[in-house]
Amino acid sequence: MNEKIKILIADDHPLYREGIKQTLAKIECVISECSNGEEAIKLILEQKPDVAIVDLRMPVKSGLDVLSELAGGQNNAKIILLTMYENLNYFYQAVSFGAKGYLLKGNAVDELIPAVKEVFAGGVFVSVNLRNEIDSVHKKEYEHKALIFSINTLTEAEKKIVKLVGDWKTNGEIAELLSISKRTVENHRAHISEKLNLRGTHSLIRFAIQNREFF
Amino acid sequence: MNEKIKILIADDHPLYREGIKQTLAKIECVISECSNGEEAIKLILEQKPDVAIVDLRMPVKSGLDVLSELAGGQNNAKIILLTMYENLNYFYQAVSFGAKGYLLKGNAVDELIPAVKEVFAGGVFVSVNLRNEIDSVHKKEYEHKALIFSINTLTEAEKKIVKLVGDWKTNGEIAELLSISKRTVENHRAHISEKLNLRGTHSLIRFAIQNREFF
DNA sequence: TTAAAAATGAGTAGTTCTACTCATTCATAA
DNA sequence: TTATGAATGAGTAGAACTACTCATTTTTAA
Repeated sequence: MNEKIKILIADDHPLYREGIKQTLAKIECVISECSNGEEAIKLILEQKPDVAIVDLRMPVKSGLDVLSELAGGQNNAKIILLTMYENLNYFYQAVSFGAKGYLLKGNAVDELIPAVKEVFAGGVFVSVNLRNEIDSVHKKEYEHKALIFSINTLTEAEKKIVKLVGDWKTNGEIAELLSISKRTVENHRAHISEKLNLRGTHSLIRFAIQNREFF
Repeated sequence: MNEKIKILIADDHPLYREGIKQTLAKIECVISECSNGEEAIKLILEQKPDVAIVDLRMPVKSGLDVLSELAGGQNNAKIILLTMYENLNYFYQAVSFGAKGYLLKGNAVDELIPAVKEVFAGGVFVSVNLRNEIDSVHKKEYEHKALIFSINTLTEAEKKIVKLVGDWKTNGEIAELLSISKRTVENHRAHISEKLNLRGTHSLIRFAIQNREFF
């Protein structure tokens, strides 16, 4: 990577632009700058920078406006969005508008150069905090779906028993309440534990209490 | 009770005064009325009624104002407060100002005559709903104190074990974590259950989870 | 109508915990 | 200094639950 990267910085805060310039001083680059979204659009079309580092919150036009107005155009500037907050909605919008990078200001010092290099090389870059956030949201969604799925494999009789287990009833009490044999309750519990992939003496009670809402 | 009871009704809502009068028509009484707290004080001092039925919320001066201004005076009017809400703070204030009756409007139709008779005879009267409320609050306070007391009889080693039981650890796991014998953990659990008056296989787990905050 | 799934029940072995009793060591407070 | 409580440990019996296997009857869906 010997050629100088042409970079545009768009941020309404001069001090912040300065910080970005200082950080980028470690790589070979030509930097131009502006302080709002409208200027950013104009300069990206005129100067055709390789990479544009654009603040999400700017006067006149926001970073998302810049992305949406340039989307599908002839320019080939890779746009990196800069923002304060770990709001996934903005991130998803930015991605849908064709952003190549999404940097949290808190991570910017460490990640700015890697991000510029990555998007310049044709890749994408997302701040590690946001990646973790996305992972955890996906994980939670997956776990929730898996939970609902497992619960739906339970039959009505089995669900009844889970409910009573969650009310701290013993097998003997459940048998009495449902007018069935204690052995039948034990068998149901075994089937339930198998379906829910539970093992150990208290795991079903724990499950029943933690997922009380579904029973 | 053959003499006519002299009753003052103080309520800013004429319709409500009418309802009270209709209800009191079943007993021998002489009724006068007014529509705010200031008038009520004046009439109580002038007419010296036996019983004053005073709304808590009134313009100019409230029922509590009436009570506090007459407190310690020479009048011997027994004051019954009328109110909408089961707010115990108002009740306690009213009692401290010397109210002889505290009636909830929801209970008034049934309780008005018993209340008037009771306070006229020198007793006190509190709406049944409020009595229940007070009982339940006292019961909760008592139970809470009893709980704190039992928990404080536990030794440090025992508290540690309750915490781990609440984390769904088995005796074997607890033994390993604390580097003591499984039999010792079992003995501690036995002592704990005795102190807390618990019995049954799951009762300690249940206790530990429900009172997690104390460990 | 027939095959699969669900609900019911039991046998047997093993784990986890309770419910008693008892003993040893240690610190601390009377 | 002695005795009391706290922490540690164990014996034994039984209750509660798991972890398999198996069987019968009923319901449901193909």
